[in-house]
Amino acid sequence: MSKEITSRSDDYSQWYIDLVRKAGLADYSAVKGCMVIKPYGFAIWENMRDTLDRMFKDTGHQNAYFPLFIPKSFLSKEAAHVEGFAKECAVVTHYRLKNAEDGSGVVVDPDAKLEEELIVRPTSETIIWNTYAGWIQSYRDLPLLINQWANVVRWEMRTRLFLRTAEFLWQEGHTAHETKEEAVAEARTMLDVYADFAEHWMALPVVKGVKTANERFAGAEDTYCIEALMQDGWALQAGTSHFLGQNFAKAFDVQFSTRDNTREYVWATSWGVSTRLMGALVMAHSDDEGLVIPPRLAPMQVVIVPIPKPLPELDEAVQTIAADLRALGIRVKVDNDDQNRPGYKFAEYEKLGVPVRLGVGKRDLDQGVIEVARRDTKEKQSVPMEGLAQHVKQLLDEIQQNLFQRALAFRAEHTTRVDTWEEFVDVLDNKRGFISAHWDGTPETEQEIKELTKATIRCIPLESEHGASVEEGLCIRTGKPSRQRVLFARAY
RNA sequence: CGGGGUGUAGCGUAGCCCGGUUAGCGCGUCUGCUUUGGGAGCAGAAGGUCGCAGGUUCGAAUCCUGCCACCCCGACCA
Repeated sequence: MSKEITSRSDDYSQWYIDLVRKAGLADYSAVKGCMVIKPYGFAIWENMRDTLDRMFKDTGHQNAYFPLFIPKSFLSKEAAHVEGFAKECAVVTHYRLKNAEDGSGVVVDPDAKLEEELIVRPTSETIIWNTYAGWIQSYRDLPLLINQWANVVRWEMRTRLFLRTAEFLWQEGHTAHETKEEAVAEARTMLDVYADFAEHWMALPVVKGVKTANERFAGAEDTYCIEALMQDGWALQAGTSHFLGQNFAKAFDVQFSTRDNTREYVWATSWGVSTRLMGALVMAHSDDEGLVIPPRLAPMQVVIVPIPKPLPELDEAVQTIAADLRALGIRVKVDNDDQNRPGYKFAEYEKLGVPVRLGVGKRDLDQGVIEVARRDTKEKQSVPMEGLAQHVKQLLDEIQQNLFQRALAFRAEHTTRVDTWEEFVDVLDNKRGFISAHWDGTPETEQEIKELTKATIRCIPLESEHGASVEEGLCIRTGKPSRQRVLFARAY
């Protein structure tokens, strides 16, 4: 048990906060609702970002950058969009400060009032579609496949480190297409990219699905999403990909000449994942000792802790091991710090979630072995020095797999099919997790269930998904007919 | 914005109800020595506008008033 981290069973929420702070991922800042991402946390985010960026480029996208500020008028061009975001925007009204006359500091200069206020972007559809209007004239300009890495601001009333902060980092893809079919395919492709990343890099099983009208992105025709389950049985939306139809093209008048020499509005998508994924990563795998980071995203995949008895050949042995591992592309840290004792270091690296720890001392060298400790299961074994690097490489793969399988098993265990209201409420309160149930398809019933239980429909699983159940049934709330089970849960 | 709570050293806290010497303790930090295979031991040291402002009093961390900040519960959300 860690000395400084609240246990999950005592207080899951506090465990999460302790972990994020004590493992050096992030900290509160002087600005309410905004956090500081610390170097170790940012290193993990960089690994996520770099991996996703490569995946975007492999699917034909390019990066660009659009302004932080959006003219206020842009936000009112798409009706549903403004409805969804207006309430939580930060607004810039002035461009200058001046010294207060009473010497008390600086005050806003009333003479520097902006003619039109600027909105700090909560998302960039509007400024981007305003720009696209100038870039797209012909079908030859399509498709336009662009992504940007940026920060956005949503003035949330209640925030939680990584999961919901006023400012957060994300990527937002914005694409324009000739046809509806092509745009839908793009939205689905990016959903697949997100699911691939979540499962193969974050070791996080996700359900691919589509949002109900209530949960849909403001301005979208369809919102596809990946939904994950956290260890406390709450769901977390890990990424979204929207088919925007022609809504933004019409709002910003983006028409193109077609192959048939007619004029048509372009079809659009947008898709994004954010630093919220950091929260998902923590809550999916970590334990009471600290973080557990999947090897593929770990800033340090292996740490070597020498046991410092007076032993001249120890340093040479450690350097050889490190070099062998690095030759296989493994990220290695050698901890030669002599201020702390090995026991302290063991606990520290467990807190940081380093997947594999190697202990090397006189005892090992005498026998030609190394002590190999894995973070996920906390197992330790002595491995012959000969072939160690290969062994560690395989072990990293095994840990990556194990984390995924463990999370998958947890999700399977916490996904319950229910057919009655009583059962629904009981599972929600006592077992938690995903609930697969019939729903009559109306926003009113969905809303009613939300008000009664705080559970929302996380998604309607895609037909290709294991969680999907296309079958006749009766709504658990109203008893009206239903054609497919949907996935309910309480969500972050 | 409504309801509840908390502000004391870098962190965590005792003291407050019932005012009275130099505000105590743990962790951390610094120095030295000894240690080093699961969060080391001993010795010494530094570190405080008791959230801010005002009031009551001979005397305020403690009582009163106002303000500020943060946390928790709601409404809102990637």
